[in-house]
Amino acid sequence: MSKSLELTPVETVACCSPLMSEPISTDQADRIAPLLKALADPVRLRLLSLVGAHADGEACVCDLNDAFDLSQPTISHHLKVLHEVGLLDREKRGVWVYYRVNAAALSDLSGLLGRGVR
Amino acid sequence: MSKSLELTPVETVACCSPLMSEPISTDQADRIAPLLKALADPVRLRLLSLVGAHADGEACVCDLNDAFDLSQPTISHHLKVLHEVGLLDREKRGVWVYYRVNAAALSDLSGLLGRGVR
DNA sequence: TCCTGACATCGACGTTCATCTATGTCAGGA
DNA sequence: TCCTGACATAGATGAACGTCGATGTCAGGA
Repeated sequence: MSKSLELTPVETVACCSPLMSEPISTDQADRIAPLLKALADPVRLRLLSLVGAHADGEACVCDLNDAFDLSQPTISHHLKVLHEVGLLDREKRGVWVYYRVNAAALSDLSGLLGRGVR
Repeated sequence: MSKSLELTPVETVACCSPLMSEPISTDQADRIAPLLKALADPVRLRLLSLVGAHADGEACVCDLNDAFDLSQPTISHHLKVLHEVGLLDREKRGVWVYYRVNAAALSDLSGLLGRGVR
């Protein structure tokens, strides 16, 4: 299929991935997998996207609940998962709780899969 | 915490993520999650890395089996998962089966999380 | 033609996960 | 001081997942 001499742009990007440059260790894999697992759920993907795209970069739980046909404890559970792996930061202000995307963590993940921007 | 006016390099990258630029749809989340789920396993992460970093960009199953303390059917199962979501291409030559990383798929994922290269 | 070796499929088993209802905690207002 | 509303925690349940041993398929060599 591929000419093995010329690379498409998409191949050029992917070839620079740390994941492709050399085999990762078992320890590395064990540390990375939980991050990806936290992301590997449609609800959590939308939660992260909702928080990240929200005005001021933060969102109140009350706003997030309304975006899903799921119970409040379920949303709370998913937010906790994202918070525990470090993808979401949590801050309580009065009665409300605000979540914010941890840009560094997300960027690290992206750099791992794609080009080594870091 | 953050000054909200100045961005660290890492925030600059992450802010351009398609995931952060606007809320993704339920359909998008449903399509992306299986890809991430396929990746969200230490064994499959190492498999992908082993194949991608292998000479000629492809690896025989027999090579991969030796890298793990797992049964041959288990490795075969994980390779199937990665193949089914399109992250690995499969080619049988004689008695041996060779796997190859689908650079486009991996790049798409990276672009989704990080900067919008694409 | 039969045997061996490479890889996939099958069926089973224990664990993890997503979701729910019920309940707890705690801040702010009446 | 009590009530309400926002959010978290606890416990239960069914589905999905990772792993295994046993078995199937099939190409190549003797």
